[in-house]
Amino acid sequence: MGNADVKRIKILEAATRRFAHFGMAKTTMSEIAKDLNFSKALLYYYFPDKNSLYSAVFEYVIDKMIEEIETVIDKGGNFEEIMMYSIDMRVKAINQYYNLFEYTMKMVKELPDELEQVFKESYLREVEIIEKILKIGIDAQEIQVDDLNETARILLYSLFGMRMGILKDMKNMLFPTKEEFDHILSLQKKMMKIFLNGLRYQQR
Amino acid sequence: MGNADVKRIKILEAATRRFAHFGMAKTTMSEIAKDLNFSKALLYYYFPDKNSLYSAVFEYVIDKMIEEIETVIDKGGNFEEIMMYSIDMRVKAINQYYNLFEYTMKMVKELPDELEQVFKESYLREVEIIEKILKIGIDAQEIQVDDLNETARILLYSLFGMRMGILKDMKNMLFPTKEEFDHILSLQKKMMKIFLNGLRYQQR
DNA sequence: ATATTGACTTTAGTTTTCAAAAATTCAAAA
DNA sequence: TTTTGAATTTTTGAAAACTAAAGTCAATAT
Repeated sequence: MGNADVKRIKILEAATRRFAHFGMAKTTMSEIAKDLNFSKALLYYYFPDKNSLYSAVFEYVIDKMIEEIETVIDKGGNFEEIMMYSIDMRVKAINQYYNLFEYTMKMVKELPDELEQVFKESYLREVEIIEKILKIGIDAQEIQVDDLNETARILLYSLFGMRMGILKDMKNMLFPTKEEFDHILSLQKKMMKIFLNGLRYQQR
Repeated sequence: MGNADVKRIKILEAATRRFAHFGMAKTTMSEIAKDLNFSKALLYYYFPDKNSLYSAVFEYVIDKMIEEIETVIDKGGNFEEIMMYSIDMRVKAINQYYNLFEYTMKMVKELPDELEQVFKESYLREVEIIEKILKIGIDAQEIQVDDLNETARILLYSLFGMRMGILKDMKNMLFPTKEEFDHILSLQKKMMKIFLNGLRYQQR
């Protein structure tokens, strides 16, 4: 790995820390530069603008998450376990990098096209990975699904609903506590159990 | 019904039309008054303030919706049919009075306590009615549920997720089209089918 | 006494301005 | 080719000025 790449990654990591903690709006390029003792202009040498940097961080985090899930998939095992594990990963990531997901949480309009694009892609990747896990259950003849893509989307939207539903209930929408995350996770798992049960082969 | 009540209802109806069309923010008390050829001060004779009027309208609409669903419940029949019918009603109401639900849709913080209160109550009533329908399935030994309230909430959150998930996909979040509503309804029904299937008795 | 109003006051929301902060560029140096 | 300090442009946010809408009330009509 060349020296250039090393710096690029250092920037990515410092940016990740800042963005995850304070979000896009409350992080400045100067701060990231200062964290690294780089000049601000150097950041612009590696990343054309702040949006690109943010996008890169976002993708980086999603990549890591997807990778972790892929590992579990490759390890094999019961598809329901894999699915449960995958939502553990999702919630863990969202918890850990909470403010990176602020735009996904709140319903913000008028995002820069570039970010819009990145979010859409990450959504598609999430759908894909759910499809992949469902596919395992289908191949094992444990579940039956007629429209794989649609089913995956319904599942993802439902998980999303647990998040929103709970966060809406409380004042403190700014930063959910550990307990709130646990509650979301718990509801998501219960929902998932019922949902997968509803797809089981025998009962059609 | 006294003359006073008649005027109160006239105000409620005019306000419903305005709020449903333009939402709370883009409706003024003067406009409602003008629609009726009443003076603005008269509105304040019947309703202490704008929030109260809005709340009254909101409750009025929810009441009507719940009533419709109750009618279907009382008519009896298969619990799954009733459930499907109830989401038809929900989507129909949201479609018809869309801007009345703007606060329920968007994730607005800092609402006046009074509205907060009314929304919370309407949420509780929605949960209640879902519980009631599930109960029919339980009593008919078609489904098995261990925590009725939690299950109802999970179901409601999931339905909510369909709405959000789809609306997020498109630019035009301001006012969904007929097609978009139909799509939401379709996904909600598919989701519901799988979910209820997942609760069926035999497979535990 | 109850219902109704026009005119008035208060409040909330919008627009404007402007300085500070942050993003972005660039010519020069390492 | 990488790095920077300084310059430039853009964005943001607070304060002031303004406007529209909410809300009040004393007087009037029924």
